[in-house]
Amino acid sequence: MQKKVRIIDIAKMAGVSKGTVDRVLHSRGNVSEAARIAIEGVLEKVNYKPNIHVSAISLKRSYKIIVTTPEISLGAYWESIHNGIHHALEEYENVKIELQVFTYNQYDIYSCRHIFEKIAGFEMDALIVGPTFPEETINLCKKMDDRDIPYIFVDSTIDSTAPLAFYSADHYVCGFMMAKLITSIIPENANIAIFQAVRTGDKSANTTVLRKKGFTDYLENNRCSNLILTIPFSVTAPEDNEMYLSRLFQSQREVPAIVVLNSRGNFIADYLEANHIKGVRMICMDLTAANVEALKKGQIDYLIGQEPEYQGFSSMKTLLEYLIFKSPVKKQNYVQLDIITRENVGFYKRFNNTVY
Amino acid sequence: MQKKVRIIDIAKMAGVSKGTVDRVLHSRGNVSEAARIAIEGVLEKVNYKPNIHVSAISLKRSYKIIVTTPEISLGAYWESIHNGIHHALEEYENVKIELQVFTYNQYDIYSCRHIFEKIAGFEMDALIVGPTFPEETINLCKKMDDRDIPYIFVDSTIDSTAPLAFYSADHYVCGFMMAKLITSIIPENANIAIFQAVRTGDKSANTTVLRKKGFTDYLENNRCSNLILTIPFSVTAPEDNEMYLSRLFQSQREVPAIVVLNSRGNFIADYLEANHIKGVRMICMDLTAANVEALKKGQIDYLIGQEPEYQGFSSMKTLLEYLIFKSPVKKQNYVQLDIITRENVGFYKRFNNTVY
DNA sequence: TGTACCTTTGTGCACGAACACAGAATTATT
DNA sequence: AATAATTCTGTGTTCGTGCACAAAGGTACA
Repeated sequence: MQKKVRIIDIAKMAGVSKGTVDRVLHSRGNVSEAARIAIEGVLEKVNYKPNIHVSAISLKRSYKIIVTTPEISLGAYWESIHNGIHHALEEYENVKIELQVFTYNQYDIYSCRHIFEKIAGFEMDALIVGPTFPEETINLCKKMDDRDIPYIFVDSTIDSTAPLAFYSADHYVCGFMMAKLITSIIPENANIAIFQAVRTGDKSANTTVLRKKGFTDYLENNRCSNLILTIPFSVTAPEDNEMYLSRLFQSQREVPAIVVLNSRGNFIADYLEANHIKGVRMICMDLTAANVEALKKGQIDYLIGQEPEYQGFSSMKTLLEYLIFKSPVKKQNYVQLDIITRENVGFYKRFNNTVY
Repeated sequence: MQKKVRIIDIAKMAGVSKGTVDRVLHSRGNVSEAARIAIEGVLEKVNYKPNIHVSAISLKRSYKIIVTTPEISLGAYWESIHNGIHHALEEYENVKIELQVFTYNQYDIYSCRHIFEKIAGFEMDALIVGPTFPEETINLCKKMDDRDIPYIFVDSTIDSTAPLAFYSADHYVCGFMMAKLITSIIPENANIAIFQAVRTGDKSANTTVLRKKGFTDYLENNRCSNLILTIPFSVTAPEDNEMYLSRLFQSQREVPAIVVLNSRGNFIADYLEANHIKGVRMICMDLTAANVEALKKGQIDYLIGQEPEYQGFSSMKTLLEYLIFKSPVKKQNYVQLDIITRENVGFYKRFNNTVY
């Protein structure tokens, strides 16, 4: 273990005072060409790593960070993301961080547009975005780019933007894997119903599109000739959903398997239970409280987890280390796709009851 | 956010100096009854949390920690555990920690006995143990208990010991889940071969025993009448293994599925490839480099991961926080049992290429 | 030459816990 | 009662960084 290089050591080597080194390290300006070159020369020779503990103590300035995501429902996906974000803040409790959270209705493009336009004008040091609508997100990001404000995506990433980083599942692979898992537990060529959300003012969520593509590609690649029945799912008019489901089950077709490309599997589980429909295999996204319950009861066979706590935690941690220590940032971060059954579900609760 | 309570604040409230508060907080003695009671009274009212950054800076003493586990092979399970341990040390690079690592041959009880007896006499502040042989581990732990040295288990836990904590998979559930997964992808009542390590001087690893129990319990609970063929696996005489496998495949029985209760699935994959045996479904433990390769080639269908990096990381982190900050410790820590397929394996490499 | 202004540089303090050390208070011993 | 020994307590230093502030050096202009 080589002995640590301190700012004062660099100063001595470069023949200046620690104040000047500090100004170069933090690009604070007011440094002569000669001094800057001397210091940069030394910095290239030695491997200076600031003592993060001392930095954290000495830091006087505060940071304002804005977080915008779809609305947070209790025990659901976005709550986990926010839990992760707050968890990261706990690690930096001695740094003054002002957090502002704005949520929008992920099924209503006007809500998103309204919130994003509001945010765009605010003062901030950085932004975390849970994107849903590509166009609106691109607009917001353009404004951030102009103002040189770094932003990080969680849950998914959007093309034609320049985020500092993103934390997201590979949604295509996700759909692909769902197809493999569901077909492995149903008879060959059995019908499969796909449950998919519809939204106002836009076609479909970018995540859902990718998952569906992955799903159908798997079936094609493996020459599966299962008949795919698509059921819409409406958030704005929830009363319609029962109708969609009854139509499905009243048709003459057998429905041995249901694939839920979003996290609303518990809704279907409830319908099946209320209508005494048995023997339907089901796979669904995300370990929401309701889904976990349905999984434990055996109504859902597989849940796919995408580490929402980790996504939130890492995006905030990455951001803070970038802002405070100018740490290098890994841009593309695909998270784990956890396959969850009633057997291993109990071990997936890291952030709920303990500290990472 | 309530303002932080500092040692000096507590001192003022109790009417003493910060030095005395420090002595109480660290149980350093030399404090009068009256002062101690006054300070403890204040401590109960206020929620004092030391600033870990300042603690880390101010800490002058060093800690000696011993780690003992089975031998480390490249790209294998125990290497990941040690990676996690070192990763935790990086977070505490400013704390002086002297680490000593002792490995033993996990298939040879005499090797373990020898190492454990050696370790028992050494000076140390804490111990991390990857246990294999129950008797030997109990003996070591007894000596640690007598000397008031805290120890933490990784990989598995041993009855009749009093560890500070353990990080382990629930190996029973692990075997149970393996049974469910393998039976879901093979025909009903198909034969299943189980591949199990044998060791000198002892019956079987405690982890393997638990996994096997979970496995057979699943089959019983679900009234599966699959015929189970047990194949031994010898580490001390590896030349025998080919023979065991050829006997299996030369018998008149069909072998549609192989379950590997340890992490040596790649060995079987190689055998099958060399002998042009196809169509065998296989499930195996752990994401060793060789197993991941076999998984990607399609020779293994499922791998079960047990977060070895996290186990090592957490055990060391827990230990350090206990030693340095006297943080409370959660004793029982069952890690995730990750279900890995060729689709999601690429996302399970957190510690390999990035920092948590 | 004197004043105003800007650029550049060095010095010094704050952050809060850990611990060393000196000195005060109390108890024990002669 | 005087001294020695012990117990107890307060003060002061240390850690390395961030940043405020003051001062020095230089340039421009009346």
